Amino acid sequence: MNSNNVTIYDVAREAGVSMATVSRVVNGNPNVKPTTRKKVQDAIDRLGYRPNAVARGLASKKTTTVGVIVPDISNIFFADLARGIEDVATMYKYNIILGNSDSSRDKEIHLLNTLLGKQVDGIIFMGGRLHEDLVEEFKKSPVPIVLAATLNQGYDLPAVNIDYEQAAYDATHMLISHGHERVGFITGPLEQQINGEKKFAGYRRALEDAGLPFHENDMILGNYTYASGLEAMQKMLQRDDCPKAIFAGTDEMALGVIHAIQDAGYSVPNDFEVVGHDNTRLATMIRPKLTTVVQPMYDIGAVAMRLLTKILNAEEIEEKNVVLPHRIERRDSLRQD
Amino acid sequence: MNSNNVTIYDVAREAGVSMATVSRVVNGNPNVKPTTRKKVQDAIDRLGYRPNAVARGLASKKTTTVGVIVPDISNIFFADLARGIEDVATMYKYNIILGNSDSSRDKEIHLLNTLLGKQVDGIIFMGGRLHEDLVEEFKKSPVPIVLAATLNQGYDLPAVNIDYEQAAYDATHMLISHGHERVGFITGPLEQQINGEKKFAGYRRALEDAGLPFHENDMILGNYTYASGLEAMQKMLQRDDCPKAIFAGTDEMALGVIHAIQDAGYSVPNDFEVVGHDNTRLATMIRPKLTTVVQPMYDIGAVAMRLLTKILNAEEIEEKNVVLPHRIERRDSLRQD
DNA sequence: TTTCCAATTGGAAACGTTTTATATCGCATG
DNA sequence: CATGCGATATAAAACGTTTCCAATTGGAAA
Repeated sequence: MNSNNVTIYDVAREAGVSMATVSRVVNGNPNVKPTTRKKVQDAIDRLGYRPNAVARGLASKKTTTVGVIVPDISNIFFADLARGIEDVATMYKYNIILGNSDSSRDKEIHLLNTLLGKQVDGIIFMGGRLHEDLVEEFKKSPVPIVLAATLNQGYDLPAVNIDYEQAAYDATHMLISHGHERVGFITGPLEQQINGEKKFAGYRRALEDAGLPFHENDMILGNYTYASGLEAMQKMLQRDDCPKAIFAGTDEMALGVIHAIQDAGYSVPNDFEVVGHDNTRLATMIRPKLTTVVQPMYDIGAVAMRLLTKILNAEEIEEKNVVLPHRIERRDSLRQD
Repeated sequence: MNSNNVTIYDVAREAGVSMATVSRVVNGNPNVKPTTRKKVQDAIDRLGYRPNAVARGLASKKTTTVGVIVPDISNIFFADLARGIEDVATMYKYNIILGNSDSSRDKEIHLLNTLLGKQVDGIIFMGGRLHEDLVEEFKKSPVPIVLAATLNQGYDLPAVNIDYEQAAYDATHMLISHGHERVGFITGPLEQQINGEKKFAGYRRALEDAGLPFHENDMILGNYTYASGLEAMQKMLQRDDCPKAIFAGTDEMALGVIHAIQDAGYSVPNDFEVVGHDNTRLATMIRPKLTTVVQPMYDIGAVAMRLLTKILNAEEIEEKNVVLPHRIERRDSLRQD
């Protein structure tokens, strides 16, 4: 743990040039004679000089660091997203400061301010819902903010998502097309626009298009976890008119649903058919393997980060509200056609 | 996106004091008269002043930021660990710069240098194996480095782990005590000390203690993934003398093992018994629920970060090589006694 | 009053870069 | 041989804090 304190000035002295020249060499500025460059480079190697990014940040007003606000990194869904973000960030020489918000408004705002204090060059935000106060803070931000897997709720914020309404429609429709007249819908809290407006709307539209009525109690809300999916399905199974087809809002909930069904002695897909949402790695880690809506988390993260770099470089941006394609991956939780 | 550029100097002028005084107020230094403090605080609020952490970092040589090097954040195991780290970091007012190494030596070294360039106050490292070159770099680090879920391989590095040898012993022993004379061992690459030395040693010791011979081909190595666990078990099932008890090096592999067994038409736990390792959330997301060694990932992360803060604060440290307790969580992949 | 000491406050020098404006060098051109 | 210009290099001023040290203030004690 020696203290590494060789500065640009030491290098300059060692190489017999000014610090400005060293700075140019370090930053790959072309206005340096090759012989000088070599001389400086040698001095750098000899001294083991490593530029101080903090000083650089102060002087240049750029930190090549972006903030990432995520509800919970231990959630496989956000972990995948984060990986996509980090990979692209690395590609563009940025680092990531990661913070968990637990979807709490206060933590989100606090985190945002901490990140801004640290002078990040931009921020990627994930969260179930955009609280009004948060949006106010966003508006005051001196750096760009991009939403990932988070709807912008009509605010003028760049965002990367899939078409959740259509995805839910497709999933429900697929179930209906298998002859089901009732389709259960087990998902997360309705306050979150993705559920409350998008998925719910898609679900209802599919029912309507098929001429089927919407039954209030065919829908059960949980909190995205395996346990809540299990519990919701157990509850539903107690009813005589229990739907034999279930669309679950996340894969994790879908696993819970399948196990509840199996625990009750029924078979998937023979007695019940199930479709999930997200296509996390869980989808293939269950028997029967889960048919699910493919939401490309990694890609959403990657595209969000790429979008942020474009904004930071003032590149031309064709569309600030990106909608990535989705599809349904057919596996064994659905009967063959 | 207004440019927020009110500095400590602006606040000083507004409050009619010197910047030194503002600095004291901002940092909670007690040597400020209450009336002055209030005057300054008002000015801060009025101007919406937010201290520039980069400038602060330059002047104080502390960034309240720690680096976290992880093989792959999208791996549920490391995601949990990271969450533990971040929670404790937040508690102590630190932020986390997170980087994925994919366990590549080059990426690890590159990441380390980037982090040191950014002047992090400390680093938490996770990785399957400590490459010699990396350790060289560690030694040169001007800031402390703590290993999490990573053995220090005899180097003098603070680390937080469980006793992997004993855990593997316990798991194997439990299987043997159920009457099995052969126990399959399906785990990750042996180059990683945790597998190659610790778990392997525990497995063998349990066999020896029971007077059972070690069969080379009862051990199959994969890469920690579900798919590799599945594949390994499929291979094992083709043998006439296939062990009827399996100890899997990770839960994810254990799920693969169980599914391979079930796919072949056998039952767990009636025909085969399986014990996993880690107790990730996956363990309860399978039928039968997985009996597994509890490795407290979150805690390891939390303790590692706490250890780092102790080192940073020069607090008394009783033991730099922390070994957290483990236990086996009995679930349904094992028959009742 | 004076005197002194503790409590406050202020001034200014770091901290290690980038960047701008300025100088110098080398050499082709007239 | 002087001129001019592009290519390089230098000097010094930011950047926004913290922090050391000196200065000032306000009372309590003398």
